[in-house]
Formats: sequence, C-alpha cells, structure tokens
Amino acid sequence: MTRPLNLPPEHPVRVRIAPSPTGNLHVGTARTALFNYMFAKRHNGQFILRIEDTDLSRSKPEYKDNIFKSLQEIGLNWDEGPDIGGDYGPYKQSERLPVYKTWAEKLIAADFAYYSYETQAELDAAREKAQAEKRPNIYNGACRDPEIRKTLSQQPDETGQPRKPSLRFKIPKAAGTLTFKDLVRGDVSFDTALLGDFVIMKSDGTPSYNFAVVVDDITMAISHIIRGEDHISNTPRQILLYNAFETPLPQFAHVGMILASDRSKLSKRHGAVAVSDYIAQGYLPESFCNFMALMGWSPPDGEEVAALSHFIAQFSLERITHSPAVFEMDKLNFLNGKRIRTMAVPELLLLVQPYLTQFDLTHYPNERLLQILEAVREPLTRLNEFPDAVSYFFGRAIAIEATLIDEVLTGETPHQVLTAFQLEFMPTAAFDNQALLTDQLKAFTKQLKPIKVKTIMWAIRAALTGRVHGAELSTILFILGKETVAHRLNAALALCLPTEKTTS
RNA sequence: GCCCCCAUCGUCUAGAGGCCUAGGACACCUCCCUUUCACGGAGGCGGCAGGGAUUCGAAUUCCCUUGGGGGUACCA
Repeated sequence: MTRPLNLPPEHPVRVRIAPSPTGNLHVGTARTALFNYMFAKRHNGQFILRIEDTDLSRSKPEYKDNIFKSLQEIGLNWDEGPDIGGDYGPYKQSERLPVYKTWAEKLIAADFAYYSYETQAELDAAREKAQAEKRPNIYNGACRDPEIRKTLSQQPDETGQPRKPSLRFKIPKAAGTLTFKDLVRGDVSFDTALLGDFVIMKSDGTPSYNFAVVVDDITMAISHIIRGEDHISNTPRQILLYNAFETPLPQFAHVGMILASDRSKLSKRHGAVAVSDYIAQGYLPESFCNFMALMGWSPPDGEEVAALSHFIAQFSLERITHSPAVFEMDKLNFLNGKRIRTMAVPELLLLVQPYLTQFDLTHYPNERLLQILEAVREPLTRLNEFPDAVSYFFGRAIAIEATLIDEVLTGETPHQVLTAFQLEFMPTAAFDNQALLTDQLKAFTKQLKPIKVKTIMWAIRAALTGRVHGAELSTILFILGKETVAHRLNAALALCLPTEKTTS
C-alpha cells in the first residue's frame, strides 16, 4: 500500500467545520464545531467555516443564515470563512467549481480518473441486482476499459439523449488494505477492494462530496479533520485521493454520534434538534456549550460546570470518548438553571427582556425589574419561563383561577386571615423596609396562632399573586408596594365568602 | 447481506493489569435548612452486556457471542 505521508509537525493547526445548508444547525454539527473550535483555540490555530452546498437542490439560503447565526450565538466565531474571508476563500463550495475542475483534470492526467457513461437507471439496476444476490454493491469498473467506454458513450440513454459522463476515481490495484491512525480510536483498517471506483465529478459538472472535501481540505491546508463518526467510512476514499495528489495526510479524529433517548440518530422526529430551537427556548449559549462539551469529552480536572475558556485550556482529542452519547435534557436544564441563578442580575435582565414583551414595562424602573428577576429566578431553568414567573408583579389587579379560589380562598379561615391582614398588618407594615417587613410578617403569622402558617401564607399568596408558589412573600409585598397590595387584598376578600352562608 | 465503529449506574462520564468491595455529575429517594415552590447542605439507590482465554491478579489485554450505531448513492 501507499504509505500515507503525514503532515509535518510544524504545520499550523487549521481545522474546519463543514456543514451543508440543508437544515438548521444541528446539535451534532454544533458539538463537532465546538470540539474543532476548542482544539483550534487550544493550539493557537485557525477555525474555519466552509459551506458545503454542492447539492443545489437541497441547499437553502435560510439554512445557511441559520448556521451562521447559531454558530455566532454560541460563540463559535470562525477565523476564516464566509463574511470575514481569509487567505483560502471563497468558503462556499458552490463558488469553487473551477477549482474542482482543475483538480479533477490533474487526476485524469495522472491516470487516476476516467469517465464513466452508465446512466442512473443502469446503476440502480446493478445495485438492486447486487442486493437481491446479497452481494456488496461495488461498481464493476466497466468504463476503465477504453473500448467499453467508447461504445457506451455512443449509445443514447433511456430517453434517447446522449449520455453525460461522470468522472470516477480509479482505485489503485495495489492499494490493498488501508490503515489510518484515528486520533480518538487508534488504527482503523479498510479493504480498498471493497470500495469500488467512486464518482468524483457528477455528470452535471459538480463535484461529489468526497472529492470536494479533499480538494478543499488540501487547498485550505487543513491539519486536523475532526468530524462525526458517520464519516469514518469516507476516510479511506479520501486518503486514496490524498495519495493520488501526493499530498501529506491530515490527522483524522472521529467523534461519536449524538443519539436520541431511543438510541437512534438524533433527528427532527425527536423534537428540537437545531441549536436555534434551544436558544429560542431560553437556553443560554454558555450553558449549551458547557453541556455539549460534556457529551463525548471530559475535562481532566473533573470540573463539569465551567466556562468555555476553562475547557479550552485543557482540551485534547485523546479524551474524546469512543462511544456515542445520548442527548438528555436533564443536565442541560441543571446547567442552565445554575447559570440563571448565579449570573449577575443586570446581565440576566438584558437576556430576559426579549421574553417580556407582553408586559408594559414603561412604568417600571430598571431597579424594580432587577428586584423582580432576583426574586423569581431561583427555581427557573429556562429564559422562556420568566414571563409566567414574573407576571403577577405587573399591573394593578390579577386574575385568580376558580379552582384556586375554591381550594385556598373560600371559607371562613381565609376570610379571617385576609381580614386580619388588612386590618392589623397593613396599617403598620413597613413597605419601604424589606427586612422589617419580613419580621412583621413573622409576627403576624404568630399572632394568628391556631391557624397553620401554611394556610396563612397560601391565602395571602393567592390573594396577591393568584398562585400559591412563587417568590418570597415579604419580597412580593416589598416590590408590589402598599397600594397594589391593598387593592388586590380587597378584591380577594370579596371572593372568600361568596354565598349567603356568611356568618355574623 | 457486506464493511466499519462502539459497549462502565436511567443519562453524561472517570478508569490505560493490582490504588476499584468501580469514582464524579445529572436525575431519583431520604433527611437538614425553610414563610410556599425552590436553592443550598448531608446521606442513599444504582453499573463494568454474556462467555471463554492470558495473568499470581482484568472494568482495564486477546478471542467469540450478543446488543447498539454508522456506512454501503452521480446526498452531504
């Protein structure tokens, strides 16, 4: 076999992420991007973005835009690529057609490629036959023979049109078993006899995937190819191409897939698979990256909750897991919740604000909004939970659901509690001093002795917030202010004893 | 069918022959804290897929089986 020549050690680290714009940025792609990014940053290298849009029919501009935006949102800014350029651009395959053509011609000149005139229908038939006979479907190499090629080229296709040839790579007979070193898995071997001469230029003139990738990676001087395990079987074909071009091989590293809970490839039918879906739900970019970094890799210091920079400093391909990882939300939720409750509140406000458009915030000073967020953030895991958590702080009146009225507000005890609250607590309550307010509230519950504290709290909560769970009560009083509290109290009081069974 | 990859608690993982009666995190359960939901703290439950082989000794090496995943296109 041809001995693969490896890149000289002094070659700078240049990695790439090469998504095809046939869908929004998938979490699997994002995770691969993250590993590439971390590796690049760890070694002062470049992280390159390349859009693989040779499949004209499936590629869409809006997907490309989503990929750009998502990558930027999670902080994986590319050093070279679309919008910012670089020495090796352009970075869209659709703009590099002449390059592939030139490189294809090199292969023809070196007798590494030949035209193949079979039609799609003929190829399909051959495949079906192979399947029926339970044989591997390998192209028979018929058009290697100039005679066959010539006669075939002169026959019209099924529709009577002249045949358009594709260009195939001629796998060297001597290739034999090909072994390459994978940086995460060790040696991987393939029998090249099982590969078959594969298409490098399609009959429509566009390059096929394996060819375009190799030409791009060579011309962009990519040093390490870090990609999903699903590409492992493409690697021998690509290596053959590198060898044909007499070009040093990059290092390969194949990362395990991300699977859904049912252990199948994570796809749309499993729900949210795009990074943008998670961002829209209010997962913070930092926690999302934190989460992704832990799927398939672990930091040597064991510190699982950390900033990306902390991970980058200790990143290595050797610590990437061999096995696939199941995508489960639990840890993501934990990570995101932790971040929500530990980050600076002003910063949080900036992030939450877009979720609060349903409220009229004009009369609420920044300071008040900060207090509100501080009061409600603790149990929340996502930004999109804020509108509900925060709703009772806005407006003068609140709506109370019938079932809650039935369960918590109806009856003599709640009536007694709220009356006492109105008559005894309100007049002396220190609404301008939260610490004092807390003490007064404590004293108030004590004073109503035989009634259970929980009953008291729930009645007041229901009256003021329309729910029994939420921020700390004294904080609610403090933020709401005396006037609003009095107003809501009055409204609730009217609900306690709705029927004529009223005593005294 | 054929080729390739993978296999430690429910999940993410640590583990490179003795440090492992397998460690951590999330989830779950219990208790503590507590003016609710929570947060936080302390405990607990729970795993080396199976079988051979090598070795004084195997989660760790080798083989087989089983299971899972990927590929098998003029898709990327």
